[in-house]
This record gives sequence, structure tokens and C-alpha cells, in this order.
Amino acid sequence: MVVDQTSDAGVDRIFHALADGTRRDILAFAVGGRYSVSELAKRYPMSFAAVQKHVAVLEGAGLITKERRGRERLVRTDVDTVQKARVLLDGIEELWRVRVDRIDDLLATEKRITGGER
Amino acid sequence: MVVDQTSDAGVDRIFHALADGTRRDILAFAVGGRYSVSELAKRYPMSFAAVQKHVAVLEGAGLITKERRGRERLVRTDVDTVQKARVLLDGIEELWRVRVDRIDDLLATEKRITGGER
DNA sequence: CTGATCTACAACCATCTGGTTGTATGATAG
DNA sequence: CTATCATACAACCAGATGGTTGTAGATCAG
Repeated sequence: MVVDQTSDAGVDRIFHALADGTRRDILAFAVGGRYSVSELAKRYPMSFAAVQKHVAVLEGAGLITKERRGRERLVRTDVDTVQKARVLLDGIEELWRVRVDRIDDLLATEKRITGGER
Repeated sequence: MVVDQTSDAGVDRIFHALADGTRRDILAFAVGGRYSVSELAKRYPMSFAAVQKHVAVLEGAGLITKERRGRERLVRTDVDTVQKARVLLDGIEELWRVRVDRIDDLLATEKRITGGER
């Protein structure tokens, strides 16, 4: 499946996929290697089909890729997409730092105009 | 409202709140200062009540805080919670780096055992 | 070939989501 | 006091979500 992660809808899909504990666990687990859907399903107290759906959501968001090996589908975390989400959050934090710097500048300017304290 | 962002449910709430373009926009906008809900609502093509709900979701996730000023409620982004989400994604990327390093080690060991190429 | 395993997918269901409108309350302006 | 503004919240609705069971196709083991 080809996935667009750059559009707004793509970002929606990424964060929505991350908004579930089971999916975050699959993501963190499958970053350590390749696992079949069955192997993943054994780790959770729900049906195979439910895990399969979670995997589909992760794949739809581009957070994992599937590779065929015989009758199995090996799941692997796509760290690039995780990074994409992380960078978006970095951007917000950066906006905040810029704002704080700007406030510091204003305060400094104010000080100069009023003569400062020395 | 007091919010738990550390539990699994708390993390769910954070990422779910981030999985909507309007909410991400509010978050990025309100990192630049304090804005009343009405001021925020003017920026989006939907009812005041709809924006109010988005703000409530962000507040429930701990991504914003509200401060009372007269009849207004001033919304401000809580960068600490944004950072918390970012750190979680950092963790996954870190797992990946650890794994890659381990593979490199294995390959290096393999080389030594088989004699390597020099 | 036959049976077992892995995956895919449809149908169903309760609950949640994201929007709407309408009503109520509190604070400000005149 | 009255009217207006900012907010809160309930009720409602269509569609999505997260689980279930059941069925069917592909591949592997013997």
C-alpha cells in the first residue's frame, strides 16, 4: 500500500494510529525486527482479526510496512514515518522557543528605552 | 481540569488530540500567546461550539491550559505535554538505533569468526 | 491430494467522534 | 437594570472505531 504522510489527512492518520496502546506496542516491538501478523497477535488478549485491523491502521498511516514471505506477511516498523511525526512536534516546541526569545528581546528593548537599572 | 498524561490512557488522549488538523492548528497557534476561545473560533469554518469541543479535547489531553480573564477563558499551549509526546516517539527511534547498532556488532563478530577480508 | 496454518475480508454491534442547534449562566457595557 | 458577549453544556445525528465471528483463498507439511 502506498501512503501519503505529508498531507494533512496523512498526518491525521499517523497520530490516529499512535492513539492506541496496542498499536504503539506493535510499533515499538516491530522496530526490533520482522514479525508475522500471527506472531504479533499472540502477544495481545484479543482476536487475530482485531490485531490484523491494528496492523492495517499502522500500515495505512505508513508507520509499518509488510513484506511477503511465503504465506506470512512480515511486519516491520518504518522509522522514517515515526520521525516525521516527531519532527512535527519538534516544530511546535520550536515555535515556543522562538516566542520566548522574542519576549526576551522585547524585555531587553524595554530596558534600554527606560534606561535599564544601571 | 487535572490531567494524567503518563498513563497509557493519558498517552492515548494526547495522540488522539493530535490526530486532527484543527486541533494541531490551535496548538501551534496558541503556542504564540494566549487567546480566548472566541478568538480561536473566528479562525475556523465551523461553529463556536465545535471549536469549543476541540479546545476541550486538547485540554483533556493536557496539551493546553485555560486561564480565566473576566468572562473569557484564555487558551495557552502547554509545551511540556507536547514534549512528552515527542519524547515517546524519540524512544521508538532510539530502539531502532540500538537495534541497528546490535546488528552492526553481530556483523562485526561474524567477520572476526570467519576471519574477515584482511 | 489432504489437512493445517496464515492471512484477508465481510458483516455485525456498541461506542466514540466531530459536527450541528438550542438553551442556560456569568460578566461586561451602557 | 438591561442588553450583549463569552462560555458551557445538552441533545441529536451521520459516520468512524474497535472489537467480535464467520467465511474463503494461499501456502506449506506429510
